[in-house]
Amino acid sequence: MASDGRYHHGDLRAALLREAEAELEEKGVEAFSLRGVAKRAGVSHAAPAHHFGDTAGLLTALAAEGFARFLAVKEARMAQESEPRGRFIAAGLGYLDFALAHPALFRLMFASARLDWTDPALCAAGEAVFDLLGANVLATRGAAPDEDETARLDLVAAWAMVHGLAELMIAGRPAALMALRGDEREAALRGIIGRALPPQ
Amino acid sequence: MASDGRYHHGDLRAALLREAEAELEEKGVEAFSLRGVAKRAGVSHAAPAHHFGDTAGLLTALAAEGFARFLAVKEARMAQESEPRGRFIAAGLGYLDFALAHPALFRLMFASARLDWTDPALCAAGEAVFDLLGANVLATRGAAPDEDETARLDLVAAWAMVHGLAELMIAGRPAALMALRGDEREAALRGIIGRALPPQ
DNA sequence: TGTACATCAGTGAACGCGCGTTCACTGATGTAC
DNA sequence: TGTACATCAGTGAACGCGCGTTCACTGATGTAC
Repeated sequence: MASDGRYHHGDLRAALLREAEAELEEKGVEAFSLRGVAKRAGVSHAAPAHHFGDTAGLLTALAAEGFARFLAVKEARMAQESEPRGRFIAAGLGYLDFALAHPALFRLMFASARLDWTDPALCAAGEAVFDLLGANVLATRGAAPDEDETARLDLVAAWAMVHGLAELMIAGRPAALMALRGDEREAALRGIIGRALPPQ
Repeated sequence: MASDGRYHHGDLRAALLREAEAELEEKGVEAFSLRGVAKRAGVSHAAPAHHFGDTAGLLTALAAEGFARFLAVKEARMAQESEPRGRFIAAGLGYLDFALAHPALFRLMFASARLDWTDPALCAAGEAVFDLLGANVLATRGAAPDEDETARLDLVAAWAMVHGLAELMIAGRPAALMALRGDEREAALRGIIGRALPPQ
């Protein structure tokens, strides 16, 4: 019986995804459990199987949804800028916004062995993110062709820089950067992310 | 009874650390268990408690040892170079060597909630690593003072770049980079790490 | 050199717990006629 | 409009498992005299 007294939940699938994220952020991937998610959703612990099969299925669906939201956050930030360089930095700031707002989900997406990468939805969602990244870097260079080795290394360097910043900040490092708030922090981040681009 | 027939093990503490690392790399932090480690060491499952207290204690000791080895790998690479820039890049290559050789240990050290950071040994080992990093970056700038804001951002940028590269490569990304082998890969990595430094 | 004794390191049985999975079930929903 | 029936979604009891922790124990080691 659903918590509101109805037998059928209505939209249990969406509710499970919502509660799975809460469980993930609260307990970490290490302690994530299907039973915990069912309990949060006020549903019997066997119910999730109808929608996601098993734990990997639920986490995979959650990660796919996470990539879509990740992309949306980056695009929202980018929409406020028009120049390639500004858009690139905005995308990086969006990357960090998302990682810091949803650290456990971020790590699930990028560093978990519990995802099923053969899942087409997850694959597609992930690739959309990587495509945007590449497009941004190429835009800052003025449409350099794919086979341009320098542009390829630029791309990797830029991605690594922003990704590493996200990982370190989730871990509370470096302390000096984490001590900054609001505008001061954003200014520092802009300065750091800008270093991933060729000089203007 | 130890596996060789003796009742006392001799150096169970070291053996447990060794087997803990094997367990960690094989199962991942998520599935790491004290009983699994004891079994690998051929010892009863209550034995580890005598040396490490609980799981967190064992993982914390393992991470502290990991930081020491991490530092050693970086220093070994750096010893082959004399110029600040070359030494910086060597340190970055050592960072990646270690991360790719011991991915699960690396993630335990930098991204696990299961460590006890109040442990003095772990704290000291971690700080030694961060100190080396800072010294390297400052050296490439010719002993810039600590309060130099630009040098501080350089430091964060360089660390984030190398750290992000390590995280991404552990996850098998980017595919184009992971497809390179040996010298080709090292050349690409040198090119990427060099971007974290101010132009020569 | 030998004995007595304290301390230490590891044993193995027992405990309670939360987990994922299975399964027969039942209430709700939707469709065919 | 009403009835019959198939399908779907969620239940709850049961299972076996591996986990961390506890505890009385015992074999090994080292030290005092």
